[in-house]
Amino acid sequence: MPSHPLTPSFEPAAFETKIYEYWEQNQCFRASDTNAPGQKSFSMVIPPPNVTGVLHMGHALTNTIQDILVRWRRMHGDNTLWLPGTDHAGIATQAQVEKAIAKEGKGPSGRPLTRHDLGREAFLARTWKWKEEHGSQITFQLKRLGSSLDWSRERFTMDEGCSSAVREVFVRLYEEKLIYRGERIINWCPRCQTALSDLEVIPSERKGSLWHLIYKIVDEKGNAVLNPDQSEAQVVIATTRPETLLGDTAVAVHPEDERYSHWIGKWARVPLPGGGLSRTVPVIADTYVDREFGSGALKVTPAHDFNDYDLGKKHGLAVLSVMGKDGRISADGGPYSGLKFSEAREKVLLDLNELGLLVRTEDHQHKVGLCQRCETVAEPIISKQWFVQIQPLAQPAIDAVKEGKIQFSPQSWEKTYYEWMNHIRDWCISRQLWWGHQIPAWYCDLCEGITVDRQTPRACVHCQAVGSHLRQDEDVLDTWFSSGLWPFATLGWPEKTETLETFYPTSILETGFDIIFFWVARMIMMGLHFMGEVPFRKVYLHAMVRDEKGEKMSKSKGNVIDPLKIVDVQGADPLRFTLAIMAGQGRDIKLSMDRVEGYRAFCNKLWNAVKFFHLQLQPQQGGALEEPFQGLVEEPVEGLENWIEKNYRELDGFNQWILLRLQKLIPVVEGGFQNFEINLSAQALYEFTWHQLCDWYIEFSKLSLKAGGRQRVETIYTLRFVLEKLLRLLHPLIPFVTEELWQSLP
RNA sequence: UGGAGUGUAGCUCAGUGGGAGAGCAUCCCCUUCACACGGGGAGGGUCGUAGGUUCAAUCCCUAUCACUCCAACCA
Repeated sequence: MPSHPLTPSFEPAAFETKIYEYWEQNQCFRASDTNAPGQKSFSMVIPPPNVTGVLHMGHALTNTIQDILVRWRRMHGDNTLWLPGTDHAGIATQAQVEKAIAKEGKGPSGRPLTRHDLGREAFLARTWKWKEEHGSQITFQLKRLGSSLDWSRERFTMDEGCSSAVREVFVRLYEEKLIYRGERIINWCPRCQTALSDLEVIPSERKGSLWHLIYKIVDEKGNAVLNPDQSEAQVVIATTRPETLLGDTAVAVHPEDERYSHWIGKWARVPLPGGGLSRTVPVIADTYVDREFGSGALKVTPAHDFNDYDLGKKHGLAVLSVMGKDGRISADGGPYSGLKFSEAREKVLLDLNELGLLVRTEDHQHKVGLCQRCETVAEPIISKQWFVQIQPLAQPAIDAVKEGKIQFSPQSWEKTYYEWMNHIRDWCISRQLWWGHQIPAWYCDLCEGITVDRQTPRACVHCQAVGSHLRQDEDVLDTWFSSGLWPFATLGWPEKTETLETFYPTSILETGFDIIFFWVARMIMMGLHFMGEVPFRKVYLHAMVRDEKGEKMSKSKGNVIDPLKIVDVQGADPLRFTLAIMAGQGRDIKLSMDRVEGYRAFCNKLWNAVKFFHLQLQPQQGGALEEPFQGLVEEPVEGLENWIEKNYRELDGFNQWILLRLQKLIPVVEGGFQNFEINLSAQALYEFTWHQLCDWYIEFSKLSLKAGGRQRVETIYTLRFVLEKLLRLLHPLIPFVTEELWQSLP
């Protein structure tokens, strides 16, 4: 180990890059495929950032925490693997590339270039190129942060291995009848032109109206039913989406609602002008209807509302689809066909008003689902998609947590997990995108049968038609389908590798609570199903990083703090220490630059403490250590630790004092790392370093050091021992500066 | 609607059944031989509010208020 002089003060820019190179050259982060005798393994997979992404504060936090844990275990001698990689992030990446090509020129139509102008193959080539150019960016940024990832094992969700794992899983689930293709109600983004899973739709409050419409009651022949007073019988129905009445196939009331119960079994006329649109629909009874809300009567549109879909299924109602994928009313919508949904709403209201069928309008707050990506209102429509039948996968995943095979921290998230898992709906996994894993299903143009296979099939499994009759499904899989396999796909599955044997299940998953359902739950389900074992023992969920005012960082608010700028100016260690000490659970992290600067000062303090030690070894300070002992004390030939143990009783009181404090510090720091209370470790180390070591011990030691003789020598040994221990304890938190200081020691 | 979390000094946050803390900010002093990214000192808080348990509560219990987040099928 080289020793070298130190700069006058802590200047991270002078050594951080050099230190990381040193680690890489010495393969410090390489895991071994097999454990040495008696050695334990410790493994984590990185939550793969989007391949086109840029490191933000959330990444900085999760990767700092993970790095702390993995360095800690590595220093304890475990065979540690922290596996790096990136996610292809289907829709996000595709949107970025589409944006880029739109800027580049115009297509034949005179409009900006779209992916359709390029064609699938060229567009994908283009996206791969984009990936090559941008994918390394985040890799580089993780290194700046000091992340001790085993880069020799870097993976990508669309690389050869992950892709074959995806096909393997798809085929097996299909064979087990847990993947099916079906026409069902799904969320559709008219702008992105793709299906979305429930999770990709974000409910959001909108100011809207509640329109009260008249539905006349009729008999089975369509003749008006009269009230006792000879007026025409009717029900008023309140709706927030009047345009959907084009797809109404029933009116529902509560069975015990005295206002309406006598109409059950009769019919209601959907209030629209003639032209075939004015239909009669049955009046049905269901306790689902809330008597208190609106008028207490409900129109049922199975094709365009999830609840209505369920209701329709229960009552065997027709499913009348009136909205298309282009966000417009479909062809059979009479005078409304071709209109956008919003336009159709206006026209329906106008028409009804004219007919005197709109009785009342009131303001109403309600929730609409927005596309997670583009914030367009997502529409429930009927569409043919691929689904995972999730119940059989969910139950074991629930049990695994209940039985404690996986522990969440903070534990309170387990409740939320159960809640979601218990109400889970089948997972729509097909996306109408190009960037992603194309679905390994082929359709036969002769028999229309589906062939699902790991490779391109030679023939249709149903009619044996040759390959040229087969056409692969054009859709790709939801990005989260492949990330769900991440913990075992990256370790070599479906091959039975040593790596998999050694490192699965992984030890800890560290991530944000915002992706418990997207990612964590699916990994648990997939891991249990395909590996027969949980993918990780512990799930650590960290807090959200916010700005100083406690607001969420977002580009639009302009309050984003770029972690890399902090790394450039203050250094990676101060940022890491700040995040670590603020990462207490159950509280959001409000990042303030004052704190970062404070911990930069802390690094400087540590720096100077070591510098102080160096100075003591210089001849002008009263004698170098090379020829110093002259029999004053026994030399530490068997290492400092032994020496301290042997000579502890003989030492000066203040030397004993600092050793005692150090001894008390160690379990606190270890406990913090062990129990995912890293902030406690950081706090204790800060306190010890500054106030005990620097403020008291070093100040006091100056007397002994000046005194010379035995006092001086034993103090140098003690100081060195304490510094070495301290550097090791601090290393997981602030690896760069501790490494630099460690190497400086003679 | 249900669930969770938070509320402690001006700001950001630790913390514990018996003495109320740190960093930053403020004020004063100190360029003393590791460090001015420093040292010494000062001011500043009825630990959200109201009850209860206890010899004793900021910490435990109950209620209440405020803020935040999560889940959700009220058209």
